[in-house]
Amino acid sequence: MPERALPYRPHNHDACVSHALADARAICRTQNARLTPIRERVLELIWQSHKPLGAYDILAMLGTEGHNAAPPTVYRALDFLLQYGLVHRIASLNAFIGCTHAGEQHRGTFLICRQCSNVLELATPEVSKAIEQAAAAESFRLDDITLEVAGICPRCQGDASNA
Amino acid sequence: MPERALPYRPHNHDACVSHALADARAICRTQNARLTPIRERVLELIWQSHKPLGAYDILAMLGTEGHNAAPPTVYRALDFLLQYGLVHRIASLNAFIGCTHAGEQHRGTFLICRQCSNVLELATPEVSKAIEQAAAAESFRLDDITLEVAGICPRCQGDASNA
DNA sequence: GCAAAATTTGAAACATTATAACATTTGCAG
DNA sequence: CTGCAAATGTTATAATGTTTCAAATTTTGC
Ligand SMILES: [Zn+2]
Ligand SMILES: [Zn+2]
Ligand SMILES: [Zn+2]
Ligand SMILES: [Zn+2]
Repeated sequence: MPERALPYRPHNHDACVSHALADARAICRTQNARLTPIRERVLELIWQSHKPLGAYDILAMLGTEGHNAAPPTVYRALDFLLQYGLVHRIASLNAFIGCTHAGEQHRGTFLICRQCSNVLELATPEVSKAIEQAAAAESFRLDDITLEVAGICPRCQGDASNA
Repeated sequence: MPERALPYRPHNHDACVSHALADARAICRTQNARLTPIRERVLELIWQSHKPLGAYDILAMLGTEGHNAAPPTVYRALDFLLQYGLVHRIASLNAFIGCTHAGEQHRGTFLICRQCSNVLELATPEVSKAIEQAAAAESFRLDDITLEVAGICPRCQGDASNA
C-alpha cells in the first residue's frame, strides 16, 4: 500500500506552507501579478491547515492580528488568488483551500472528510477524461468542472473514538 | 448523431412536468412520504423549466400566487424533495433543479449552460466509476459526489446571436 | 369517534455569505 | 514631480440559509 497522502498523516506542515508561498511568489512574478501583503497573508492563513476556510473565518483571523478588514478586502484577495490558481473554492462548503497543484494545468477533484474536514486535492486525468467524454457525447462545450467528493478520510475511518 | 437531449431542443415541456409529478406521487406513495400541497407546488414550480431555481425565486413565485410564505417554508419543502431524490441542489449556483432520474439509483452529473442556464442531468456510470476508483486509491470512503460542469450547451453554441 | 402523539406549517428573528458603490491610498510611467 | 491605473478602505446592502417557538394538521392507538 502506498504511503498516505499528506493531509492524512502527521507531517511537517510548515513545509507545506513555505512551499505554497514560494510557488505563489514564483507564479506571480512570471505573470507580472502583484502578490501584495494582504493577498499573501490571506494565502498564508488559508494554508494554516488542510481544512477549507470560510471568507469570514479569514476575516476574523485578520481581525485578531490587528488588521481590521471588511469583507470586500478578503473577497478581493480571494478573487485574486482564485484567478491565479493559488486557491480553490469549495462550492459545497462556501469555503476556500490552498491549491496543491498551483502552476500545473489541472482540474481538481476534492476529497472532503465529513468528520475532520481535511481536504485532499487530486489531479485525476482519468476522471477528467470521463467527464469530458460525457460532455462531448451531449455536444456540450465544457469550460469548468466542480467535483467535490464528501466522505470519510482514512484517518477518521481508523478512529474508533469519533471525537 | 443521436437526437439532442430534451433541454436542448423544443419539446412538450408540459409532459416533463406531468411525468415528474406522477413519478413523485408514486415514489412518495411507496415510501409512505407525504407529498403535501406545498411540497408538490414547490416541485411543480421547480419543474417549470430546465433551469435551476433559487430558493428565493420559489419564494417569490409562491408570493405572486397569494401564498405568503417565509423562507423556512421553502427550505423545508426543498429538504423534503432532496431527501426523496425528487430534486437536486446545484452547489455552484445555490439553486435547485428537478431530478430526471427520480427513483433510479444514480449519481447525477450536471451540465450547466453559462448562457441559457439550462441544465442537463446525466447518469454516467463510467464517470462515477472513475471517481470511486480515485477515492478508493486514497482509502477515502466515498459518501456523496457533487459534479457540476459549466460550459455552453449545443443550442447556445449554434446561436450566432448571443442574445 | 377521540385523545394523545407526531408531523407539518406559520411566523419572526437572526446568521452567514457575498456584492455594490464610492472614497482614498499606493505604485509606477513618463 | 505629475498623472494614471491598480489596490485598498469604508459603508451599506443584497442574497442565501437557519433557529426558535407557536399553531395547525395528520396519524395512531384505543
Ligand atoms: Zn500540510
Ligand atoms: Zn488545484
Ligand atoms: Zn422539458
Ligand atoms: Zn437526479
